[in-house]
Amino acid sequence: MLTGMATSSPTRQAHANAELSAPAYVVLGMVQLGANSGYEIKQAVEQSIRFFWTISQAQIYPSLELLEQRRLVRGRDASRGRRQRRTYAITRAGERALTEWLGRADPMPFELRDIGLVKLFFADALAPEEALKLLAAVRQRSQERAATLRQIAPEAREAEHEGSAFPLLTLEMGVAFHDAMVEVCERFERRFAQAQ
Amino acid sequence: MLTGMATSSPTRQAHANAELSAPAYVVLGMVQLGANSGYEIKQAVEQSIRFFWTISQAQIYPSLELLEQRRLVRGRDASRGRRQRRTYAITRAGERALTEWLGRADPMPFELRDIGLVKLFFADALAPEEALKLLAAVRQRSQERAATLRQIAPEAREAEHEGSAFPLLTLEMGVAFHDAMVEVCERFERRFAQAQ
DNA sequence: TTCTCCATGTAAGTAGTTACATGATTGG
DNA sequence: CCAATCATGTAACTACTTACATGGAGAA
Repeated sequence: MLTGMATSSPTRQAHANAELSAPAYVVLGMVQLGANSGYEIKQAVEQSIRFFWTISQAQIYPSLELLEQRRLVRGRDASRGRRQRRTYAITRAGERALTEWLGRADPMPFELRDIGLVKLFFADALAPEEALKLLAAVRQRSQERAATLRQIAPEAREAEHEGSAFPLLTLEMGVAFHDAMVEVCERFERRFAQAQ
Repeated sequence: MLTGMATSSPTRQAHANAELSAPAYVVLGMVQLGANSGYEIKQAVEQSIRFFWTISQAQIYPSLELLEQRRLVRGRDASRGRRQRRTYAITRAGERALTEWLGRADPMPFELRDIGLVKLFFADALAPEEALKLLAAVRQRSQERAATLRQIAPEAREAEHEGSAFPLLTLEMGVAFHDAMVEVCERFERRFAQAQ
């Protein structure tokens, strides 16, 4: 399971050839998909992968700088008048680095951090009505999330016809597992109602 | 105690009545469920909620100290000979604080951070065989996770008969959504195989 | 004019981890 | 006696966020 990793103790980003961090690859990936500026990258993340990955603006700009230093993206000034702006395009080396990372079989931890489920776990401490309320709240949250995702689906389906099949996959993944959570909630809500 | 100065913004935990952090409530919850020592709390987390919440040992001991200061748990020395040990029990005030938190209708962000899905999102950049490998890896990961969870299920079902129904719910939640992810992966793997 | 969007930069702070240090007890 | 487990404490670090600062451009 856990990889032995390399010989040394490589502090991340310690030197020029150190492994890029996951957020840096995310930025690289977004540039590859056509996001030009830091601002656009932030928007692209919010519109597409925010469901399973977030990144703050404060991370994006330093990442772009690093990627440019390594020549994985090429940056150019695109200021209009006095309004500062810098656009980026992926390089050959950048494409190689991205696909190498995508193909690499390293551990992919599934990191979920959900207060909702934590609360449910402890919910035996609650009075039945209160527990039912909590259950309903968790169900609603997933219903809303699934509904939001379904709204974006047409866009993703269009993209599929233009050769981008995987964004639709990740979107359907989100829909599927929120639907699954809703089902489990409903099952328990029924059980619970009967028990009363 | 701590300065802060009444004027400024309330940094978390700045004074005695500041809101507890989520990890502190998790520790409190585990004490309520019968985990006695810091060590046992860590184990309980690993055995029960690690799929949607983790906590490091280094966080637990300071949390216990804080909870004791606030009289939400009562600590007593339980050293055996020279081996230091401190056990904790929840107080009335602690139980109230816990149920108040559980019942509170505050936002419950669903925080997922998954490199696997990120890689899939970008997978159109890969050659078809490579993309299929990635898809299979993500599928396997969920299959393994679901299998592990099913192994723990009998335990949770026993607990259910003893009045703890909710741990089973959260466990079934985990099974359900990993099963859902597996299904989506399989659907796309078939589609993909046909397209070749 | 004023609001919203475009666009970047950065200081300060929060939340959390890893890794190390210490040492007792139990079971084979 | 040796390995595994029990048990706590903490310094150093990483990763990341929030909040603030700055200002142009376009639209109403």
